[in-house]
Amino acid sequence: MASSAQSASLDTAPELGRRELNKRAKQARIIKVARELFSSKGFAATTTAEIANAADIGTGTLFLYVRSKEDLLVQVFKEEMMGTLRALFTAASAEETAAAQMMSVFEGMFDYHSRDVEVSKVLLKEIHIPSSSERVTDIEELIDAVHAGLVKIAEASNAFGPEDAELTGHTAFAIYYYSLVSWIGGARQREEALSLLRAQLNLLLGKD
Amino acid sequence: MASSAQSASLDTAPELGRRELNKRAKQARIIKVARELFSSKGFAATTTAEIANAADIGTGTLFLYVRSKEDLLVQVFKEEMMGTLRALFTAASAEETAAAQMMSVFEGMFDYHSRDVEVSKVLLKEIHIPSSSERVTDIEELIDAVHAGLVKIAEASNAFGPEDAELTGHTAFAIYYYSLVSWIGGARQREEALSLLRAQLNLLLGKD
DNA sequence: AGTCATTCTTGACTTTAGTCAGTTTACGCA
DNA sequence: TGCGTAAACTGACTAAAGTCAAGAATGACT
Repeated sequence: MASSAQSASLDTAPELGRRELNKRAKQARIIKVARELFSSKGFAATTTAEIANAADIGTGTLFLYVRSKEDLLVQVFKEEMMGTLRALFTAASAEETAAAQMMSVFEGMFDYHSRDVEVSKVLLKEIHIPSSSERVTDIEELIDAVHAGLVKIAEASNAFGPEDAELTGHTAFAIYYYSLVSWIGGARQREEALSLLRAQLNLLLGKD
Repeated sequence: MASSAQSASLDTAPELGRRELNKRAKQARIIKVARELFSSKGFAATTTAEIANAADIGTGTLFLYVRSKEDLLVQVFKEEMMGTLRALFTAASAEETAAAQMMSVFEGMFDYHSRDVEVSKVLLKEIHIPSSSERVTDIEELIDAVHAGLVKIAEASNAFGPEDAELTGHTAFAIYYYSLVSWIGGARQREEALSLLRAQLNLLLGKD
């Protein structure tokens, strides 16, 4: 919070001493190393001690940067998910109907989660009901990204007033969310979940 | 599975030796004791050792009856939730519109979960994405109970064909589920979540 | 350069869920 | 009643997440 001019940098000049520099480097190393380990060995099989070791920090230090192992998982995959989401919404605008646009995003996210179902299980549990209230902000960002995109699609379809577009976006999100969870949770096969999702979406949006 | 006449009981005569009897008694004790401890001390603060101790069994024995602590939680609350659900659906039939019927069930479930939010957090995480595939059946039963009830309400409202009633029931469930989670997960206040749920439901069912 | 306060780091430690090799108990049968 | 077998039980043990009191690094001020 404190700030006094010291060495005016270019444009991003939030004054960085050795301390801050080290912290950032550590944070980055943790995320990098954790992603690698989670991907190669799986979430459960990776111990926090291993991560700390690979990141060249003490086992206790890890928990200064991370509330819990699950929290770390969210930090690791949040950026990637946001990026995927943005790309999918951009690509989706090529589709004709609102339903098709939404479905193309949803299918894209299903593909994303196919990459590593074990990780997504934990990730969804944590996104759902965060253990550490600290991560709530990150998670809201993610959810808002999806939600805002859906509302925009609903609005653009001109089938709804602005009020109803908002609600329809919400509903589409809820449908998607439950489909995703029922697949990842093992209650339904991937294709089953997707075709149910498609049917519900068509019902919701009218199958113009 | 095996069965040879031994001591023909009244009507429920699935042949029960000392072994089976003991097992059942233990199972019952575990559930009873666990519910008491979870309710009085909270889920996290109750150790499995305490539960085993209070149930008069060894710490290892507990895990012959239960896959994990979370699994135990589901076993403990499943019956209670099923009962609540049945009662709520019965009571709901007094309401006029389909939307009102559904809302009265949903509000009832919100009330149920208000009782102990910490427990519901863990419970929902587990219901969502079960850690032990063993519990999947129990969980399906729960979800089916809600789902079937909703479909029946949708059908009775005569606003849909049987196909659409099914889908509408699904959608109503998804909306409910996401509302519940966003409240329990801390993203929304209870009343906020409920009024959003109400609005979405009215949009879905038409606000006759 | 020296001193001090603050912030960051550390790994030994605690706590707890869950496992497993060895033991006890119930049961069918002679 | 005694015996062999299978099922059920047990608690000492393991593994791993997360804590914390003690110590090191950093920077501010003189």
